[in-house]
Amino acid sequence: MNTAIKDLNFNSRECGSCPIRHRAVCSKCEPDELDRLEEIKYYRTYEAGQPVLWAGDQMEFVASVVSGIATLSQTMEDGRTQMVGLLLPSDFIGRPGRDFAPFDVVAVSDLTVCCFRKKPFEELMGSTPSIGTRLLQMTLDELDSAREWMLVLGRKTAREKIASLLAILARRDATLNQLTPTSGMALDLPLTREAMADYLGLTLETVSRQISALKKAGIIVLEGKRHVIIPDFAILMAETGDDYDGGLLS
Amino acid sequence: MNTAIKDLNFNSRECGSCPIRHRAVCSKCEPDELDRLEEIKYYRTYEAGQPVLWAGDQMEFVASVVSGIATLSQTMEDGRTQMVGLLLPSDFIGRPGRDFAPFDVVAVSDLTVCCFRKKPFEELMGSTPSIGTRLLQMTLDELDSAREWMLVLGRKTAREKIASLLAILARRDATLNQLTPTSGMALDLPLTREAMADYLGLTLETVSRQISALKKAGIIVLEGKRHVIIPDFAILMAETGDDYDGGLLS
DNA sequence: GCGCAACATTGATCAGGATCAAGCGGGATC
DNA sequence: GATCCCGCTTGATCCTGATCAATGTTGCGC
Repeated sequence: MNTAIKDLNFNSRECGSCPIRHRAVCSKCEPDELDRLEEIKYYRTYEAGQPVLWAGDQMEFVASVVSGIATLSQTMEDGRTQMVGLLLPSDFIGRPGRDFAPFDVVAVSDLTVCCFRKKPFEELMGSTPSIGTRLLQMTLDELDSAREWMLVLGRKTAREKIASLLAILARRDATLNQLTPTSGMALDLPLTREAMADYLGLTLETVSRQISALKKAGIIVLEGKRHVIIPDFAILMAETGDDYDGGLLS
Repeated sequence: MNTAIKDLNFNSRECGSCPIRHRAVCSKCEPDELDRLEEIKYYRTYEAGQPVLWAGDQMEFVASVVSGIATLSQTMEDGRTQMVGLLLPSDFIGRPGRDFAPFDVVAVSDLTVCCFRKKPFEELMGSTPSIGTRLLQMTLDELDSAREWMLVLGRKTAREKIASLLAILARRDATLNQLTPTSGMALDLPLTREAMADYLGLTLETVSRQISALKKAGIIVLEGKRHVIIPDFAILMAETGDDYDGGLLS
């Protein structure tokens, strides 16, 4: 497994100038704690489409996504697959205290991760409360979004699912730039129709049809297959079935 | 909100004899840490059907389920609801560092919880790493099960969903008694057909039909509406669509 | 420029589960 | 004991999204 990985000797990259410094698992570390993390860290890159981990693999390391996007997913014997997480810059991969990966992790774009060998990381976590505290926060946030996603999967119609996904991607795009989503904003879909289907518990045909339907209804404007413009964010939100508060709450 | 709650003065109950002592958020505490927890804890009970928290409520406390069962769920404006968690004894309610409840919590059976006012609990957590560590573990476990549930919601058929729910309940029943699920085991469904439907993203009619179908196929035996006997656990597992390893992995 | 492959769209048909509706069974209340 | 109600079952029909299939589009290697 893990074929064709480039192990880059990027230890020269300093945490101080790291783009995810303020959001990642290390965001609460003091300078001296950061020094110790810096000693055990190393970078890895994966090309789009490459697997990072297979479910059941031994996990040698934990990591933070630095740039690019990865997916977390589960596959049944007969091939049905369900995406269970979308890993964006600053998200954490792996789990202290567990040896085997519970889900598949695949790079969907070119991906750079900041790795820590698991053992030293666990030891450092024992002596550095700020890491554990931050990881707890991040895990609780992910649990909340997983639960919100359960409503999407269990109760929403295909159209609402697509609208929900677009809204989430728009929100994330906006928060990365520290904005709230605005009408007229544009975003590039990071996922293929098939990956969207896996995320939403749909088939790729249904995804395609519903995107076409939203386009026809003027709720979104497509430029090419992947570039989406949202003329009116409130109208998109209305299609998600959620109550919309004007973007005041996250 | 929170009508008709009985605040019991159960502080005399000692942590040492607590039935969830070895699994709850306090399970890693040393005796002196336990003493400090004991000072700030109090018990509350709810009758079956009573709400514990509404989404959006201010959370004054965090708590551990001591006995009984509660559900965590989300409701859309038009009434569609999705259960996003089943809270069993030793499970944790609430979130340090957050003021408002993100989901509804409802007691489905008579329920007793061990509460800690949020502020003192957060302070104690700051000075007692064993609490934070345990909470991180528990949260990571819940995230894993939420993700497994996403596969059930997104990709499984109605029959597989029912079989999955029965298998999970059987497993939990067994682990409470520190056993592995065996053929011939019996369990009492803690949920109504409607609550099962909310958990599975189905209607109650479909739940009823699929339970009847599993009964007709001899995969389960019903005594009354709620008492289920599983003649052959492996056959039930085959109906879930998951690969079954003989119960060797959790 | 051509051919190929990956990704995407669209159409026709099918089926699983939702919806609408009626009735059952058992426990609580009077 | 009669009545009511709640949880549940079962039936008939409908509709959303899956499936099967063909075609369109884009980008890449040669």
